[in-house]
Amino acid sequence: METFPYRRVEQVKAKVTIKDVARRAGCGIATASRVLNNSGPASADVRSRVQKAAQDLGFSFSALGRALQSSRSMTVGCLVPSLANPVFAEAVQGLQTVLAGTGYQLLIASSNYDGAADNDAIATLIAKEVDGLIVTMVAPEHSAALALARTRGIPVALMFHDPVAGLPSAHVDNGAAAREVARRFGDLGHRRTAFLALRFASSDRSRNRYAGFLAECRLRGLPDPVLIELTETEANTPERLAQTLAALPDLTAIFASNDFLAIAVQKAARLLGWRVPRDLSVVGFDGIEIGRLLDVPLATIETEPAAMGRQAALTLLDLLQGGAPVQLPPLPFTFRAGATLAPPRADRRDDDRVAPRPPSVLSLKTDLKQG
Amino acid sequence: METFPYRRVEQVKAKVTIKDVARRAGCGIATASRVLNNSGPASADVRSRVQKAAQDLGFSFSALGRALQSSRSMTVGCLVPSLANPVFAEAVQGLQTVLAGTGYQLLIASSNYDGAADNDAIATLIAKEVDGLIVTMVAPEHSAALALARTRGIPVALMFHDPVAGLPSAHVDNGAAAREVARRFGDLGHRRTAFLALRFASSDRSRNRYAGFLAECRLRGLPDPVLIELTETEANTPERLAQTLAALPDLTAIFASNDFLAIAVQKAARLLGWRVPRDLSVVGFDGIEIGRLLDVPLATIETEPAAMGRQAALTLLDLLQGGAPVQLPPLPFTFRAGATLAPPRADRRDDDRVAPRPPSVLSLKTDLKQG
DNA sequence: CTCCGATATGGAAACGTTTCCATGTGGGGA
DNA sequence: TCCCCACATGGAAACGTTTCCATATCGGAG
Repeated sequence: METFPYRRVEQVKAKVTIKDVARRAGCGIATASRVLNNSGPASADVRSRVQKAAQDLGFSFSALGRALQSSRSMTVGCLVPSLANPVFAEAVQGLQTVLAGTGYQLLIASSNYDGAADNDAIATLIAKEVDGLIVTMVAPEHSAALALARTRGIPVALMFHDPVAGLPSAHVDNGAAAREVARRFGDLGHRRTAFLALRFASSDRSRNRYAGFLAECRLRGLPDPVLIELTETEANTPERLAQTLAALPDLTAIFASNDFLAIAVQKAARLLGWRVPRDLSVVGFDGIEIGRLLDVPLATIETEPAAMGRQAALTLLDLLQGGAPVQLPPLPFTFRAGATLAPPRADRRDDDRVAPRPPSVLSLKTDLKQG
Repeated sequence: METFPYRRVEQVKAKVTIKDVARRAGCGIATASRVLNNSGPASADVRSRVQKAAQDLGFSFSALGRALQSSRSMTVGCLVPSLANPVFAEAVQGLQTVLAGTGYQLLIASSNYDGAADNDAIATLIAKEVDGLIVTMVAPEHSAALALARTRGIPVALMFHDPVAGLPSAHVDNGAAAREVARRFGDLGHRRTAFLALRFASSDRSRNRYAGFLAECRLRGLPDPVLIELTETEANTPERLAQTLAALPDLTAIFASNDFLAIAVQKAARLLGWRVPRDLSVVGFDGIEIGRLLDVPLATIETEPAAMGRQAALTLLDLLQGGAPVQLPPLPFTFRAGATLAPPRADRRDDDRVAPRPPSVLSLKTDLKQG
């Protein structure tokens, strides 16, 4: 552990304000402001003196002072569950790209999927006087903090949520996408399916996907899909997930609520000695890039989180300019045909096959080495 | 496209300030402030009146006013190249978790790996009067904006960079990690190796990795590794990458500067009909979770970006509390033994085998379907 | 009864801007 | 020569806080 030699850096002047510039240029503050902002008349003489003074002093405006006086902070608050989830991270990056040109900056908070934390976070963002909010949270329709934003007249745009409570949202139609998956499963002859989710309770997206999936299954006279809500542990340790899968009735196809889960399922299946898609079909959701590069490319619903971010940013920008709230149509999704989806094995098409005895899960760790 | 019915929401009062609270409570502003902050004496009577008034009015402090008067914005500026890169996204999430408890908020900017944009971004953050900066950028040692921060007395912590210019950095020892890879390659008998990078010019991390890799190769009397800088296109389209690889001298092992590239290499190898690791060994860098779940688990240098974020946040927090800058030791990395690394094929151990004719790249697209 | 100290309270300055308004200067037209 | 107007300039208020300081009130001790 190395300590840097202590040196008070040549701190020219902690703060140089417009007052300093004015003094040095020998003019009034108002004049300096006008010159620096090009917002009013000034003689060529004083103009150049002010410019020079600002230059010499290394002056730059304090956004704080400006914000206070204009009551516009040029800051947009953003709340997402977690940046560790690349879907949200990409969305935020999408916001960033749109906002970059506009002078707005992003104040970011994350709730870690916690329905209390996200309300607090929004309250804090509001206290920081953000000009607008872009939010993905647990329950936007019941959020007190979001109601406060409305009271305060702060524009809000949602991301990922199906539109709710009159708040415009940049989203994909989760239900429709899920129905599409059910259709594919059905067309291939799958009957016994499952829906896999992590944090079902705190994700309306997951719930909407399940709802769509279920609805379409029923429409086709298929048995209701099994809803499996995983714990964090199950999701993160393939061995645990393998146990869970092994204990299930004779599934032939699994719809995972996101691609990570889908890939984890593949891993678990491998541990069980099942082959994907021969013994089990898997479809994911989101369409992360990696899925495409896999040895067995993942079949999935492909969405574009960055586009979602961009749309949310544009929507908010419009609101900030006084536009009326407009709900744009959902962003498109596409079904990406991978190699993890195939018809069920002939001996499983009928609904009454005997569950195969999976090889002992515990003896399978070596499998890790050869994949 | 649906337009919401126009309704001016019941906007109780655009802004309720402490002045309003004071008026309603029938006391002075100073008193209200003291009560609300518990920062001074007040009679029980007035105390309760103020509390009630604040409650009724739905008062909350404006962080702006506070920041202006105390010249502490309770905001930390953060610059990363892009949140679309999960390594940075996780690091930011790491910052977030540490900062969450402290009252500091994160103001985020991203440069898209652009060495001019990142300077501008920092300048903007400084203008917003951030109390501190956490930065990953193209050239921190030459950044004018970073120099400005120093002038202004704004504490700075780096992430990912090897420490430079007296700025403490939360990082892993890229050189050491790369040497470790060279050692592994060497021990297994590889001689002809390559280092694969994207944006070599703008990433000191990549350069440090290459330097370490090269140094260790020379130390062991191995031929210099080929440095291959990919274009975005090559990195993103496996077919193009396959062409590039096919054109190379008879490599037996590739060290990719990050796991995405490593996975892309595997894909490209598959397209060429090469088997990993039989025909080509691949080692990545970063240790992203997915690598572990792959069919052929990726050998890689495992790092923990979130830990990097946490360390950077703690370092900055210490600086913010007046601590002297301290460079902590680099964070640990581990070599993750995957299944993509093996000895070269016997017929390739000698250094003068004939380059095999790769099958036509163009005819290989169908491969996508079966992986 | 007087005086002192402790406690309670509010006015006002300061933080860094922008902008309204008033003042001052100059030139051109009558 | 005189006026008026356009232009240049600076003072001051306002934005929402906190905090210093002065004032007011009260109880108790002498």
